[in-house]
Amino acid sequence: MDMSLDMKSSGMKSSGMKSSLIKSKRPTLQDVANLVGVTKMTVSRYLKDSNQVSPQLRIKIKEALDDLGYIPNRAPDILSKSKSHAIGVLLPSLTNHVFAEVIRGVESILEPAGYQTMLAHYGYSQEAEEARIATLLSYNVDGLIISESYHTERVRKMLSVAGIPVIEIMDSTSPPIEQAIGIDNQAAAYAMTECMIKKGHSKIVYFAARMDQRTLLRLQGYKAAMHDNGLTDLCISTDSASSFSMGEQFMKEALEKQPDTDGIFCTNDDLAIGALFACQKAGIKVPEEMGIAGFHGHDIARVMVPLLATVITPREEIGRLAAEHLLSRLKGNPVTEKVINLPFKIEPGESI
Amino acid sequence: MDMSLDMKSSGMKSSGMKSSLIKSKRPTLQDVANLVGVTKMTVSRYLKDSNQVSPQLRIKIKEALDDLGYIPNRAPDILSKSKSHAIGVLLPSLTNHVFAEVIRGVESILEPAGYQTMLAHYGYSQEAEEARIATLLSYNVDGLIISESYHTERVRKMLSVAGIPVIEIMDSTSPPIEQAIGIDNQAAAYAMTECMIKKGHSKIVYFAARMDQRTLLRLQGYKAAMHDNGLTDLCISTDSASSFSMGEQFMKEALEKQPDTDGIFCTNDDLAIGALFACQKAGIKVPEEMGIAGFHGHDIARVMVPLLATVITPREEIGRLAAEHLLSRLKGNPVTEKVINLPFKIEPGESI
DNA sequence: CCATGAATTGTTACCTGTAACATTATCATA
DNA sequence: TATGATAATGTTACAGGTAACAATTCATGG
Repeated sequence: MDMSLDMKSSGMKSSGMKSSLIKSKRPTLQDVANLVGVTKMTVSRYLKDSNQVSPQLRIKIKEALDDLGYIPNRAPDILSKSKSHAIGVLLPSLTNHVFAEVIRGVESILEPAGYQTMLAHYGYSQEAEEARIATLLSYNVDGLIISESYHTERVRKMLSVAGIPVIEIMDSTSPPIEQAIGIDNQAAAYAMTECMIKKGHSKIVYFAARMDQRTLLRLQGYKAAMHDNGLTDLCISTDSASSFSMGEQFMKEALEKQPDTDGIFCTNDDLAIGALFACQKAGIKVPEEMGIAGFHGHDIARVMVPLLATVITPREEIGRLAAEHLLSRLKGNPVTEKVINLPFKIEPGESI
Repeated sequence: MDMSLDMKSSGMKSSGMKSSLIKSKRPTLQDVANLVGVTKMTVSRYLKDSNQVSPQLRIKIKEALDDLGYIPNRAPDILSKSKSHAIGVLLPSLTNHVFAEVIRGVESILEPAGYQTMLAHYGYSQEAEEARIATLLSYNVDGLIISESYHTERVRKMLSVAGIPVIEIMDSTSPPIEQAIGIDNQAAAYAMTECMIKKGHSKIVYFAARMDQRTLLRLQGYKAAMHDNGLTDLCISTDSASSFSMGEQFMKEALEKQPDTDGIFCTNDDLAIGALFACQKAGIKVPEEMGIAGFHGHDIARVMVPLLATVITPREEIGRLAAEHLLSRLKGNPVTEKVINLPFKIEPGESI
């Protein structure tokens, strides 16, 4: 039996040196095959469908695999088929718990389907978004889930050239590259503002942080509702990230700028909760003297005293749906709905 | 000029068909080279260090790259060098915001260093952990950050065979595979329990969810402190995940089982916040009639009324340090400290 | 006892970028 | 002009698993 060709890999492992001292390379199929005395093709067949291999060999191959601790290697497959079984997920931020829930939704679908998630974030910078997308594509991801709706020309070109399915998530109002899944942020903010007005609030201030596209859309919705009801809008904002303490700070600012403020609508629950606690500390009664509403439906909003008014958004479902539609497209199905507009829910709670 | 060999890839793209109709393969270096009229090696040199290529070619190559929208491909490199520039991060859960902060810390180091994060989670199941680790290794990750301290024999074998640096995070008390970074959960729980006792609470109940290893360690610390002070311990727990509403529910349960309960120590802030709001709803004064403490130092704990007593843990720093030490090891540096024990901080707040 | 076909195993080529080595072009100096 | 050095470009081989095709084995029926 001529094994000269087969001995290329695996070095001279059998020469009796203590393996713990050798920086031994991770075993390949060839190493397993050498141990059994067959070609790597036979071992490959065993791994894909053991029925293709004779019963005697099955036992020996299994032993060899366990013995060497063989770990499958996707690299050759990725190279030859350009299929990685990995999905790139690109989000603006990991700080925001909203995106953590999106990831959870995505993973709940991808993981059972045997797909690996490659996570990246770009801190709301378009330059960084370009770089992250290039990186994800360099790993030959089979599909991409991205957020935001504005993309540079270079990003669009890369996505087009890559030829993989892309799904944009979070907002449903901009024309998608291929397919978008999200909510109508502007309509949601309009609805909540109207709800606050109906409850009797009129000097409502908008709290915004991280002026990304979705926040701007919500701001527009708020302004439209105020205007349609003959009220004056006022926005307090920052470019940095939102936080509970930012909400506290904004509350003070609002009362300075407009002492008769009787309502606060926040671009997310973090700010709203901070504002609410600031009122409690200052002895301002919520909702009698100050109505406070948030956005997204943070878990805590459903247990706190008073219950926070908020717009309940289907973050996790957005993630799930994005993953499901991506998998469907990977199976070759065409895009059925270019835009999937999910419903939001106005939860008045006890704070407005 | 004989180009017969060079025309293998790229098909017959130049034959005037509308490229938008062709399911065109993503361009390779060969395609770029064909367009310029050089070999792919020259283009490869340009990409790595454009000085290695003549000035005239530089211009033409740049044009061709832009024109075709070439995207680098890591697959060949991963195959031939077994280096992916990707780091696997394996966490028990993505639901828990504590882990979201760990991820943030990890990414804050890995991303600027040019490493890609491959995220996976295993829902506290050892079987799933095995599968996830095998998957991450199949992508040839250059290093791994994992949590938990107990691992199956198969996991240990895989990690050993893979020969890549591995860092375990979250707890610092178990002997690590190679290196561990975390806090002493047991000592932290002991300290907080003692603090509650000193504040005058004695019938303290422990709320636990998701009985993972860290929760069990904290429970031990609580029990030890109670015992050392001659007090009786009582634990209310569930195997499912913690949540704010779970904390509310536990509060009712505690008062049924032990009506004179005057303190609650929770394995995390979610439960504590839920318990606190339950007290507010029931008219139980905190901390006068009921002391409540949490664990981790959720952002909200620092703004709520009353301020929540909690153990402030350096989640993000754990992530950062893990990534930094991993990068250091990838540069060839040896493990300097097998265990890095980070300090926690007892924050009494206003709720005990 | 050989032909037939199914079952089993082997062989070759391929995917793409780059290290290592080889070749050709360019230029200054003897 | 020849020569050697340097710059620029080309050629070959390789990483590891698998598709596609080839070869071998073996049992069964004619």
